[in-house]
Amino acid sequence: MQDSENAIELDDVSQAFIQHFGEMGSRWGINRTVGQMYALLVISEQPLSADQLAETLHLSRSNVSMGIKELNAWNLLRTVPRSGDRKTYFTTPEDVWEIARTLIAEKRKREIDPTLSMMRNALMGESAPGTSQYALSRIRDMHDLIELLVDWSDEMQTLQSTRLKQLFKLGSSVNKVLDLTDKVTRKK
Amino acid sequence: MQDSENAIELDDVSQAFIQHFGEMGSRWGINRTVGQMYALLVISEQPLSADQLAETLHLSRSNVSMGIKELNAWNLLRTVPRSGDRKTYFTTPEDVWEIARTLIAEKRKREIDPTLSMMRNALMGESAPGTSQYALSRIRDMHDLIELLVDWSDEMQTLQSTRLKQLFKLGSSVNKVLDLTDKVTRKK
DNA sequence: CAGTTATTTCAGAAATTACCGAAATTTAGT
DNA sequence: ACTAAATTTCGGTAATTTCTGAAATAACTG
Repeated sequence: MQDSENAIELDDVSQAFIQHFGEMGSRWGINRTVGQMYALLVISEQPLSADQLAETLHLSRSNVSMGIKELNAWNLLRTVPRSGDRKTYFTTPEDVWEIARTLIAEKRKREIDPTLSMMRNALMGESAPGTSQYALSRIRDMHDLIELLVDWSDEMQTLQSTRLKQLFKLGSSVNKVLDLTDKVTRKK
Repeated sequence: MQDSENAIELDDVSQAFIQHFGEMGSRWGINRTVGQMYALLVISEQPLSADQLAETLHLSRSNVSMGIKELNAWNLLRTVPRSGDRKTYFTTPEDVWEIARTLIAEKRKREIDPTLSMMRNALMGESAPGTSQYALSRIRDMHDLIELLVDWSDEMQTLQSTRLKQLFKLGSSVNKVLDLTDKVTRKK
């Protein structure tokens, strides 16, 4: 069995998990193989080499190289050196909250910030005479909403994982705090 | 000018806005034309017909039909009847918070829920003997994290737009509330 | 219900994206 | 520096997605 010298044995659950991430990949804006690669790395206790990824998932070595490049661009990998071995081995952060944080930061950079700055430009420049005031007002609405969410998300990024967990568990109980704030600061 | 009988005149800012949404479309998981269509509808004061969309954006009528179908599937459109006119006219909700809410709900349905239920399955079934315990623990971590976020998001969905705005403006001041909660409920 | 107008469906063309193998480059050990 | 192992780059093909025009269907009018 020449082929499986590097391949990892996968139980059914792991298999399903990887397969699912592959299929969802397109909806998440990553491609199938990158999704599978990351899924495998997430559930693998040991760090894996590019060869292991390729053979386990039946991908070409070059495709795996591309995938690693992509995942690295997203800051989603950790590389683990192994003494007496020239290969590089990859893992994911062990704290899933860290992964989530990274994902949010990177998604924001790619998918939100450009739009935000485009809108800012539209609003800042003294718009030429013919510019639709209605369009500008809609753009302002969108801009302000997104900016609010982004700023909030920034503040959340600074919190500890445990703190975040706490906060999210509070859920709509926070509403009560707002009630209070509301009463105290009510104008009139 | 046979062509422009339905086309809408667009100033530079509007043009740029639409163009940008087209380009970002792919990153957002929608295609260029659907992105442009929605952008145009967002900044158009009047509701627009499918023909107006097609001619303004230089798309085929059939493509616009597909796009409308898609946007409808996302619950992002309002149709406006016009007396004495058989065409249907489309707009977007005026409250951008409502749009955001819808977007979040639909993204969740398509991109999160399937994964959540896949993971739930993996965790529920008495997993076959050979199943990696490590894999299961990672899946549980991911599942719990995502479930927490989703539950929280559900609660947020029920709040009024003004309330939400308030909450997000609070930002990390909420942290102070947590400090308090922390001190009060601290287990010895 | 015959004639229009509006809308949708669908097969295939066009464009984009994903993937592979071969060649090139980099890295590390001797 | 030389060699061999590891990794990356790149041209081209395969697969997928987007978009169109033609035809079908539906909705309305007189």
